[in-house]
Amino acid sequence: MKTKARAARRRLEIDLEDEDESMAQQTSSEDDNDKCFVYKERSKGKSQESGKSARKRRQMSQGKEHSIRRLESNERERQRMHKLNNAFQALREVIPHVRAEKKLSKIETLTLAKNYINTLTATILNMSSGFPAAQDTGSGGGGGGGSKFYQHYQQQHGEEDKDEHLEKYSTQIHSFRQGS
DNA sequence: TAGGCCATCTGGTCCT
DNA sequence: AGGACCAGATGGCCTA
Repeated sequence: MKTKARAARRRLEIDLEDEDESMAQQTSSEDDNDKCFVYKERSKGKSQESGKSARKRRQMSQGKEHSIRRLESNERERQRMHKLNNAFQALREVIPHVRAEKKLSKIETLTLAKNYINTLTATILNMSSGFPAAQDTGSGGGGGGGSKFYQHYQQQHGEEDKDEHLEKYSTQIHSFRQGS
């Protein structure tokens, strides 16, 4: 699918393989150097050359470790995004929409879900209060009319929001219908 | 062909 | 320390 991304991944893997090869060569020649170094060390102390090669070898192995860690975290990130996408898919399947033939985008999914929840909330409020108490104003408050749920909702959103949400949801559906 | 959407990579930051 | 999370960058695919 995403050929470029795969190519990049492959490149990183190839780099890693190349690094392995050169590391193998490097270390074998360095082994010789090290043998030489041990001899020199014994005879006259630490040489500058051995310091350089040790540093270089450390850098290379760090680079290799870094590449490996990168590949691993790329893989984890991919898995994480796949899970996220599965969750999006699950959400798409439970929210009603008029574009069954066309997959909702992520932003559409979230927006519709939000409006759908608001719509359901308003419906539940109407049902649970059972009478227009849910309709009357939040100012004054009609002593003990609505449910706790409704009171909580009112605290969170205010009364006017409810109808607005219903309107927003239907508007949203309408605009998506227009868009399709 | 431009623009929208998406997957992936990446480095930084947060959390456990 | 290592994994999870995040946001920016990049480039591919699709559609109007």
